[in-house]
Amino acid sequence: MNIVFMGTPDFAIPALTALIHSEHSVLAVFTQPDKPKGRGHKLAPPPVKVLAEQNGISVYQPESLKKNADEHINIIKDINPDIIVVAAYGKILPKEVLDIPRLGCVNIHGSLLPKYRGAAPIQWAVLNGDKETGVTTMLMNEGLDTGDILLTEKTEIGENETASELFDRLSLMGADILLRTIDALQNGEVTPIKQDDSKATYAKMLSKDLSNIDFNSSVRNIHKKICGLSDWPCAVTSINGKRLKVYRSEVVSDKKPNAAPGEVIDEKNFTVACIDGSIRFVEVQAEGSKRMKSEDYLRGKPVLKGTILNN
RNA sequence: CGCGGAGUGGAGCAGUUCGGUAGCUCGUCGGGCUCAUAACCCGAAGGUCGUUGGUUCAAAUCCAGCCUCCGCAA
Repeated sequence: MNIVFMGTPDFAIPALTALIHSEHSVLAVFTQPDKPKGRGHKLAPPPVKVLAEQNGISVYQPESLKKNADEHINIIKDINPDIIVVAAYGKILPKEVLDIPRLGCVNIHGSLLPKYRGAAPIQWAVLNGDKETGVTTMLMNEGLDTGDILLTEKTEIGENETASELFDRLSLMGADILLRTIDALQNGEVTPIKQDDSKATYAKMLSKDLSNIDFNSSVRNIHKKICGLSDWPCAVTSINGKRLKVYRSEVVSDKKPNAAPGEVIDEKNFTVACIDGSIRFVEVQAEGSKRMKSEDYLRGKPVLKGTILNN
Protein backbone atom coordinates (compact mmCIF):
# COMPACT_ATOMS: atom_id res chain seq x y z
CA MET A 1 0.00 0.00 0.00
CA ASN A 2 1.04 3.57 -0.55
CA ILE A 3 1.38 5.50 2.66
CA VAL A 4 1.92 9.08 3.77
CA PHE A 5 3.38 9.24 7.27
CA MET A 6 2.90 12.12 9.70
CA GLY A 7 4.76 12.27 13.00
CA THR A 8 7.34 14.22 14.91
CA PRO A 9 9.03 12.91 18.09
CA ASP A 10 10.72 9.71 19.17
CA PHE A 11 7.40 8.02 19.81
CA ALA A 12 6.83 7.89 16.06
CA ILE A 13 10.22 6.40 15.22
CA PRO A 14 9.47 2.68 15.71
CA ALA A 15 6.27 3.05 13.69
CA LEU A 16 8.02 4.74 10.78
CA THR A 17 10.88 2.26 10.94
CA ALA A 18 8.43 -0.63 10.82
CA LEU A 19 6.66 0.84 7.81
CA ILE A 20 9.91 1.41 5.96
CA HIS A 21 10.86 -2.23 6.45
CA SER A 22 7.42 -3.51 5.58
CA GLU A 23 5.96 -4.38 2.21
CA HIS A 24 4.29 -0.97 2.16
CA SER A 25 5.71 2.14 0.55
CA VAL A 26 6.16 5.34 2.52
CA LEU A 27 5.97 7.96 -0.21
CA ALA A 28 6.20 11.10 1.91
CA VAL A 29 6.70 12.18 5.50
CA PHE A 30 5.12 15.21 7.14
CA THR A 31 6.63 16.52 10.36
CA GLN A 32 6.79 19.72 12.38
CA PRO A 33 9.14 22.49 11.25
CA ASP A 34 12.60 22.54 12.79
CA LYS A 35 12.53 24.36 16.09
CA PRO A 36 15.18 26.08 18.19
CA LYS A 37 16.21 23.68 20.88
CA GLY A 38 18.88 23.34 23.48
CA ARG A 39 21.43 26.03 24.26
CA GLY A 40 22.12 28.80 21.85
CA HIS A 41 19.83 29.33 18.94
CA LYS A 42 20.42 26.01 17.27
CA LEU A 43 17.64 24.70 15.07
CA ALA A 44 16.98 21.03 15.68
CA PRO A 45 15.24 18.77 13.19
CA PRO A 46 12.54 16.47 14.61
CA PRO A 47 13.62 12.80 14.94
CA VAL A 48 11.16 11.73 12.26
CA LYS A 49 12.74 14.09 9.75
CA VAL A 50 16.19 12.66 10.40
CA LEU A 51 15.00 9.10 9.93
CA ALA A 52 13.06 9.93 6.78
CA GLU A 53 16.02 11.67 5.18
CA GLN A 54 18.28 8.76 5.99
CA ASN A 55 15.92 6.59 4.01
CA GLY A 56 15.58 8.96 1.10
CA ILE A 57 11.94 9.82 1.76
CA SER A 58 10.62 13.27 0.87
CA VAL A 59 10.01 15.40 3.96
CA TYR A 60 7.47 18.22 4.23
CA GLN A 61 7.26 20.57 7.20
CA PRO A 62 4.23 22.83 6.84
CA GLU A 63 3.47 25.32 9.62
CA SER A 64 -0.14 24.32 9.32
CA LEU A 65 -2.41 22.11 7.26
CA LYS A 66 -5.34 24.42 7.82
CA LYS A 67 -4.11 27.85 6.82
CA ASN A 68 -2.37 28.56 3.54
CA ALA A 69 -2.00 24.84 3.13
CA ASP A 70 -3.21 24.36 -0.44
CA GLU A 71 0.26 23.57 -1.68
CA HIS A 72 0.80 20.79 0.84
CA ILE A 73 -2.70 19.43 0.49
CA ASN A 74 -2.16 19.21 -3.24
CA ILE A 75 1.04 17.29 -2.66
CA ILE A 76 -0.91 14.72 -0.67
CA LYS A 77 -3.63 14.60 -3.31
CA ASP A 78 -1.03 14.00 -6.00
CA ILE A 79 0.50 11.15 -4.05
CA ASN A 80 -3.00 9.76 -3.60
CA PRO A 81 -2.06 7.46 -0.69
CA ASP A 82 -4.18 4.46 0.28
CA ILE A 83 -3.77 5.48 3.87
CA ILE A 84 -2.28 8.23 6.03
CA VAL A 85 -0.56 7.10 9.22
CA VAL A 86 -0.29 9.61 12.04
CA ALA A 87 1.87 9.11 15.13
CA ALA A 88 2.28 12.04 17.50
CA TYR A 89 2.30 14.58 14.71
CA GLY A 90 1.16 17.41 16.92
CA LYS A 91 -1.31 19.00 14.53
CA ILE A 92 -5.00 18.51 13.92
CA LEU A 93 -5.80 17.44 10.35
CA PRO A 94 -8.61 19.28 8.53
CA LYS A 95 -11.41 17.33 6.91
CA GLU A 96 -9.98 18.09 3.50
CA VAL A 97 -6.92 16.02 4.37
CA LEU A 98 -8.81 13.33 6.27
CA ASP A 99 -10.89 12.65 3.19
CA ILE A 100 -7.98 12.04 0.82
CA PRO A 101 -6.96 8.42 1.50
CA ARG A 102 -9.45 5.76 0.51
CA LEU A 103 -8.84 3.77 3.71
CA GLY A 104 -8.72 6.81 5.94
CA CYS A 105 -6.22 8.24 8.42
CA VAL A 106 -4.95 5.92 11.12
CA ASN A 107 -3.57 7.31 14.36
CA ILE A 108 -1.52 5.54 17.02
CA HIS A 109 -2.19 6.78 20.53
CA GLY A 110 -0.37 5.85 23.75
CA SER A 111 -3.32 5.06 25.94
CA LEU A 112 -6.46 2.96 26.12
CA LEU A 113 -8.91 5.39 24.58
CA PRO A 114 -11.14 7.11 25.47
CA LYS A 115 -8.96 7.49 28.55
CA TYR A 116 -6.16 10.04 28.27
CA ARG A 117 -6.92 11.77 25.03
CA GLY A 118 -4.42 14.51 24.27
CA ALA A 119 -0.77 15.32 24.50
CA ALA A 120 0.76 13.34 27.35
CA PRO A 121 -1.23 10.13 27.84
CA ILE A 122 1.70 7.95 28.85
CA GLN A 123 3.02 10.27 31.53
CA TRP A 124 -0.41 10.82 33.04
CA ALA A 125 -1.07 7.10 33.26
CA VAL A 126 2.07 6.83 35.39
CA LEU A 127 1.41 10.02 37.37
CA ASN A 128 -2.03 8.82 38.31
CA GLY A 129 -0.67 5.50 39.51
CA ASP A 130 -2.57 3.42 36.96
CA LYS A 131 -1.76 -0.28 36.98
CA GLU A 132 -2.48 -0.73 33.33
CA THR A 133 -2.37 1.18 30.08
CA GLY A 134 -1.82 0.43 26.41
CA VAL A 135 -1.88 1.61 22.84
CA THR A 136 -4.82 2.24 20.57
CA THR A 137 -5.17 2.69 16.84
CA MET A 138 -8.10 4.70 15.60
CA LEU A 139 -9.63 6.11 12.47
CA MET A 140 -9.14 9.84 12.76
CA ASN A 141 -11.86 12.42 12.63
CA GLU A 142 -11.80 16.13 13.18
CA GLY A 143 -11.68 15.97 16.99
CA LEU A 144 -8.74 15.49 19.30
CA ASP A 145 -8.23 11.73 19.61
CA THR A 146 -11.96 11.13 19.22
CA GLY A 147 -11.94 8.80 16.24
CA ASP A 148 -13.38 5.31 16.10
CA ILE A 149 -11.19 2.64 17.69
CA LEU A 150 -9.64 -0.03 15.49
CA LEU A 151 -7.32 -2.12 17.65
CA THR A 152 -6.00 -1.90 21.20
CA GLU A 153 -3.33 -3.65 23.17
CA LYS A 154 -2.91 -3.53 26.93
CA THR A 155 0.15 -3.67 29.13
CA GLU A 156 0.88 -3.43 32.84
CA ILE A 157 2.75 -0.50 34.33
CA GLY A 158 5.58 -1.61 36.60
CA GLU A 159 5.71 -0.40 40.19
CA ASN A 160 8.96 1.47 39.56
CA GLU A 161 8.61 2.00 35.83
CA THR A 162 9.29 5.52 34.64
CA ALA A 163 7.24 7.31 32.01
CA SER A 164 10.29 7.29 29.79
CA GLU A 165 10.61 3.50 29.97
CA LEU A 166 6.90 3.04 29.41
CA PHE A 167 7.13 5.48 26.51
CA ASP A 168 9.72 3.29 24.83
CA ARG A 169 7.70 0.15 25.38
CA LEU A 170 4.50 1.68 24.08
CA SER A 171 6.17 3.11 21.02
CA LEU A 172 7.31 -0.41 20.10
CA MET A 173 3.87 -1.82 20.79
CA GLY A 174 2.48 0.99 18.68
CA ALA A 175 4.60 -0.02 15.71
CA ASP A 176 3.41 -3.59 16.02
CA ILE A 177 -0.26 -2.75 16.37
CA LEU A 178 0.00 -0.31 13.48
CA LEU A 179 1.11 -2.98 11.03
CA ARG A 180 -1.67 -5.25 12.19
CA THR A 181 -4.16 -2.42 11.85
CA ILE A 182 -3.09 -1.69 8.30
CA ASP A 183 -3.39 -5.35 7.35
CA ALA A 184 -6.80 -5.55 8.94
CA LEU A 185 -8.02 -2.43 7.14
CA GLN A 186 -6.67 -3.69 3.85
CA ASN A 187 -8.50 -6.97 4.24
CA GLY A 188 -11.62 -5.42 5.68
CA GLU A 189 -11.21 -7.45 8.85
CA VAL A 190 -11.78 -4.73 11.39
CA THR A 191 -14.87 -2.93 12.55
CA PRO A 192 -14.33 0.59 13.89
CA ILE A 193 -15.90 1.05 17.31
CA LYS A 194 -17.18 4.39 18.53
CA GLN A 195 -15.55 5.82 21.64
CA ASP A 196 -17.67 6.19 24.74
CA ASP A 197 -17.35 9.94 25.13
CA SER A 198 -18.77 9.85 28.65
CA LYS A 199 -15.65 8.01 29.78
CA ALA A 200 -13.20 10.32 28.04
CA THR A 201 -10.43 12.04 29.99
CA TYR A 202 -7.77 14.44 28.80
CA ALA A 203 -4.05 14.27 29.44
CA LYS A 204 -2.84 17.82 29.16
CA MET A 205 0.72 18.66 28.26
CA LEU A 206 3.25 18.43 31.06
CA SER A 207 5.01 21.53 32.30
CA LYS A 208 7.62 22.43 34.86
CA ASP A 209 4.91 23.68 37.18
CA LEU A 210 4.41 20.05 38.10
CA SER A 211 8.04 19.45 38.97
CA ASN A 212 8.32 20.41 42.61
CA ILE A 213 8.17 17.55 45.09
CA ASP A 214 5.96 18.27 48.08
CA PHE A 215 7.09 16.03 50.93
CA ASN A 216 3.87 16.86 52.74
CA SER A 217 2.07 14.47 50.47
CA SER A 218 1.85 10.71 50.44
CA VAL A 219 4.85 8.57 49.62
CA ARG A 220 2.92 6.94 46.83
CA ASN A 221 2.03 10.25 45.18
CA ILE A 222 5.62 11.38 45.37
CA HIS A 223 6.91 8.12 43.93
CA LYS A 224 4.47 8.27 41.05
CA LYS A 225 5.34 11.88 40.41
CA ILE A 226 9.01 11.00 40.15
CA CYS A 227 8.27 8.08 37.81
CA GLY A 228 5.75 10.00 35.73
CA LEU A 229 7.84 13.11 35.17
CA SER A 230 11.02 11.23 34.28
CA ASP A 231 12.92 12.06 32.01
CA TRP A 232 11.12 15.34 31.38
CA PRO A 233 10.28 17.72 33.00
CA CYS A 234 11.50 15.62 35.91
CA ALA A 235 10.61 15.83 39.60
CA VAL A 236 12.71 18.41 41.40
CA THR A 237 13.60 19.21 44.98
CA SER A 238 16.45 21.20 46.45
CA ILE A 239 19.23 20.31 48.81
CA ASN A 240 21.35 22.89 50.63
CA GLY A 241 19.99 25.53 48.29
CA LYS A 242 20.84 23.62 45.13
CA ARG A 243 18.37 22.17 42.69
CA LEU A 244 18.27 18.39 42.55
CA LYS A 245 16.39 16.42 39.93
CA VAL A 246 15.13 12.97 40.85
CA TYR A 247 14.79 10.52 37.98
CA ARG A 248 14.06 7.31 39.82
CA SER A 249 12.89 6.26 43.25
CA GLU A 250 11.60 3.39 45.36
CA VAL A 251 9.04 3.31 48.13
CA VAL A 252 10.94 2.16 51.22
CA SER A 253 8.16 2.13 53.78
CA ASP A 254 4.53 3.11 54.04
CA LYS A 255 4.74 3.63 57.78
CA LYS A 256 4.69 7.17 59.05
CA PRO A 257 8.31 8.02 59.87
CA ASN A 258 9.44 9.74 63.02
CA ALA A 259 10.86 12.66 61.10
CA ALA A 260 9.79 15.89 59.47
CA PRO A 261 8.60 15.68 55.85
CA GLY A 262 11.58 16.14 53.57
CA GLU A 263 14.11 15.04 56.20
CA VAL A 264 16.87 12.66 55.14
CA ILE A 265 16.54 9.67 57.45
CA ASP A 266 19.12 7.38 55.85
CA GLU A 267 22.13 9.21 54.44
CA LYS A 268 23.64 6.02 52.98
CA ASN A 269 20.65 5.15 50.83
CA PHE A 270 19.27 8.65 50.35
CA THR A 271 15.98 7.83 52.04
CA VAL A 272 13.69 10.76 52.72
CA ALA A 273 10.65 11.10 54.96
CA CYS A 274 7.23 11.87 53.48
CA ILE A 275 4.02 12.51 55.37
CA ASP A 276 3.00 8.84 55.57
CA GLY A 277 6.09 6.86 54.60
CA SER A 278 9.61 7.11 53.27
CA ILE A 279 11.08 7.10 49.80
CA ARG A 280 14.53 6.34 48.48
CA PHE A 281 16.07 8.32 45.65
CA VAL A 282 17.69 5.91 43.22
CA GLU A 283 18.86 8.18 40.44
CA VAL A 284 19.47 11.91 40.70
CA GLN A 285 21.10 14.84 38.95
CA ALA A 286 22.63 17.91 40.55
CA GLU A 287 22.92 21.30 38.91
CA GLY A 288 25.52 21.32 36.18
CA SER A 289 26.19 17.66 36.69
CA LYS A 290 25.29 14.45 34.97
CA ARG A 291 22.50 12.13 35.87
CA MET A 292 23.80 9.41 38.17
CA LYS A 293 22.93 6.75 40.71
CA SER A 294 22.38 8.21 44.13
CA GLU A 295 25.29 6.16 45.54
CA ASP A 296 27.61 7.94 43.15
CA TYR A 297 26.13 11.29 44.01
CA LEU A 298 26.59 10.68 47.73
CA ARG A 299 30.19 9.59 47.26
CA GLY A 300 31.14 12.99 45.95
CA LYS A 301 28.65 15.10 47.89
CA PRO A 302 27.82 13.41 51.19
CA VAL A 303 24.44 14.38 52.64
CA LEU A 304 24.07 14.61 56.40
CA LYS A 305 21.30 12.72 58.13
CA GLY A 306 18.66 15.21 59.19
CA THR A 307 19.15 17.46 56.18
CA ILE A 308 15.80 18.88 55.12
CA LEU A 309 14.91 18.93 51.44
CA ASN A 310 12.50 21.55 50.22
CA ASN A 311 11.71 23.86 47.37
C1' C B 1 25.86 36.20 19.37
C1' G B 2 20.21 34.24 25.37
C1' C B 3 22.32 33.23 31.00
C1' G B 4 25.28 29.78 33.84
C1' G B 5 28.00 25.17 35.64
C1' A B 6 31.46 21.18 34.50
C1' G B 7 35.70 17.87 32.18
C1' U B 8 41.37 15.33 37.63
C1' G B 9 43.21 6.69 38.08
C1' G B 10 37.25 2.28 36.86
C1' A B 11 32.84 5.69 39.64
C1' G B 12 31.65 10.30 42.26
C1' C B 13 34.35 14.51 43.97
C1' A B 14 38.37 17.98 46.38
C1' G B 15 42.58 20.71 44.93
C1' U B 16 42.56 26.21 40.80
C1' U B 17 41.51 32.14 44.85
C1' C B 18 47.61 32.96 46.06
C1' G B 19 51.67 28.32 40.14
C1' G B 20 56.15 24.41 43.53
C1' U B 21 55.93 15.97 45.18
C1' A B 22 48.34 13.91 42.67
C1' G B 23 44.40 13.98 47.35
C1' C B 24 39.30 12.15 49.44
C1' U B 25 35.11 8.64 49.55
C1' C B 26 34.34 4.15 46.92
C1' G B 27 35.52 0.24 43.41
C1' U B 28 39.35 -3.42 41.72
C1' C B 29 43.47 -6.88 43.01
C1' G B 30 46.52 -9.34 47.02
C1' G B 31 46.83 -10.57 52.20
C1' G B 32 44.77 -10.75 57.37
C1' C B 33 40.72 -11.25 61.05
C1' U B 34 35.97 -13.95 61.42
C1' C B 35 31.46 -19.62 62.07
C1' A B 36 30.50 -15.94 58.38
C1' U B 37 29.87 -11.24 55.60
C1' A B 38 28.26 -6.27 51.43
C1' A B 39 31.56 -5.52 58.11
C1' C B 40 36.69 -4.57 60.04
C1' C B 41 42.44 -4.35 59.55
C1' C B 42 47.02 -4.24 56.32
C1' G B 43 49.08 -3.67 51.46
C1' A B 44 49.16 -2.90 45.96
C1' A B 45 48.00 -1.55 41.07
C1' G B 46 45.82 2.29 38.32
C1' G B 47 45.99 9.40 36.25
C1' U B 48 50.60 12.65 29.83
C1' C B 49 44.61 16.59 35.35
C1' G B 50 39.36 17.17 27.98
C1' U B 51 42.45 19.16 23.81
C1' U B 52 45.94 22.72 21.29
C1' G B 53 49.02 26.71 21.81
C1' G B 54 51.02 30.75 25.08
C1' U B 55 53.42 32.88 29.76
C1' U B 56 57.13 30.77 33.33
C1' C B 57 63.00 28.03 36.10
C1' A B 58 58.31 25.48 37.06
C1' A B 59 51.20 24.94 35.04
C1' A B 60 45.67 20.59 37.19
C1' U B 61 46.35 25.83 38.84
C1' C B 62 47.51 31.89 34.96
C1' C B 63 46.13 33.53 29.45
C1' A B 64 43.84 32.44 24.46
C1' G B 65 41.38 29.12 21.09
C1' C B 66 38.87 24.43 20.25
C1' C B 67 36.04 19.78 21.63
C1' U B 68 32.52 17.36 24.84
C1' C B 69 28.79 17.09 28.83
C1' C B 70 25.08 19.45 31.90
C1' G B 71 21.49 23.22 34.52
C1' C B 72 18.28 27.56 33.42
C1' A B 73 15.65 29.96 29.68
C1' A B 74 12.91 29.13 25.03
